[in-house]
Amino acid sequence: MPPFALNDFLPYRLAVAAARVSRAFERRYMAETGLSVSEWRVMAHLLHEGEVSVREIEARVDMEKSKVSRAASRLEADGMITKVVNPDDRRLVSLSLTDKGRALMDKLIPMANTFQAELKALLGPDVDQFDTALSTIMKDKL
Amino acid sequence: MPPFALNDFLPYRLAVAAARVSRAFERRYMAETGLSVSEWRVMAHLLHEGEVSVREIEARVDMEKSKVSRAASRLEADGMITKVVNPDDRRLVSLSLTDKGRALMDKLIPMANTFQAELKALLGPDVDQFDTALSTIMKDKL
DNA sequence: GGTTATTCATTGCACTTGCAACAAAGTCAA
DNA sequence: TTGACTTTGTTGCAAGTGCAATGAATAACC
Repeated sequence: MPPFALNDFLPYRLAVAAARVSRAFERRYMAETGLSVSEWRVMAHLLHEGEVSVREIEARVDMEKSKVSRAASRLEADGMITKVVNPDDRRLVSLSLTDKGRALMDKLIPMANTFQAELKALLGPDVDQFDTALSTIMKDKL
Repeated sequence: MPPFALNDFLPYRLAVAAARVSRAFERRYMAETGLSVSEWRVMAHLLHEGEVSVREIEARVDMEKSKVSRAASRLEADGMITKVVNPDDRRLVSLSLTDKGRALMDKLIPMANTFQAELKALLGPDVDQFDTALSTIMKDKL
């Protein structure tokens, strides 16, 4: 048994790398908009999908439903989204961006694209297999 | 401007993948030992480095000092480590594994190695460039 | 149709976290 | 030595989190 080195432990390395990237993105862009990562995910999904329920987001954005629910409440309080009970199934809540929310995303999306471009540039030619590996992990049950 | 898809956003993908792996490891192995990820990191570093201060761990294990401090307190309460004031510089606290802590790690390390081996197998040939990419991110300031 | 199950979103609770503030200990220079 | 500054670890506080429990709405079954 070799002496265990945390620094070479793949799950640790992955966690640290993810935290760094996430934090860098948060610091550079979202902080000035007042959004947290959870809120950013909800907003980004709404921008892409239009009107969507909490459970829809839970399933597609890798967040607990309580987390989605609370992020949505904060966003609603800030006027970024609206929450409306779905008349066809009154258990569901339809979330959608307000004009203010859309305006915020209009600013944020270019920043996100810039950030991603920088990250890809940093990784260089490894980026493709890196991305493939992420897909593999995301698809797998583990 | 292309329509922004969160699912293709590299920071998001990285965060989701990391959370999946981390959670899988936690569920499968650490839960039964009662360790959290923070505590696992402290223990693993102590196993590798021997007697070490809080600030040492903070610098080497990517954790805030308050997080390290609290993890250490929990571990001490559980009898896994000891905390002793360093007589040469009484601001420093020397952390080290107890016999009980070492015994726990003797069980946990093989599990960690198994888990890592499974993860590497899952990734297949992409694993090398994946790991390289993680190194690049960890080294970069971002 | 009426009862039982299931689904959806929210909330209470205990816990963790990050940050700033803090006290104690050490360093340094005059 | 004294006094200002720095370093180290802990803690108070506000905020976020996961999980279980809840209430409301719908579906499923006899």
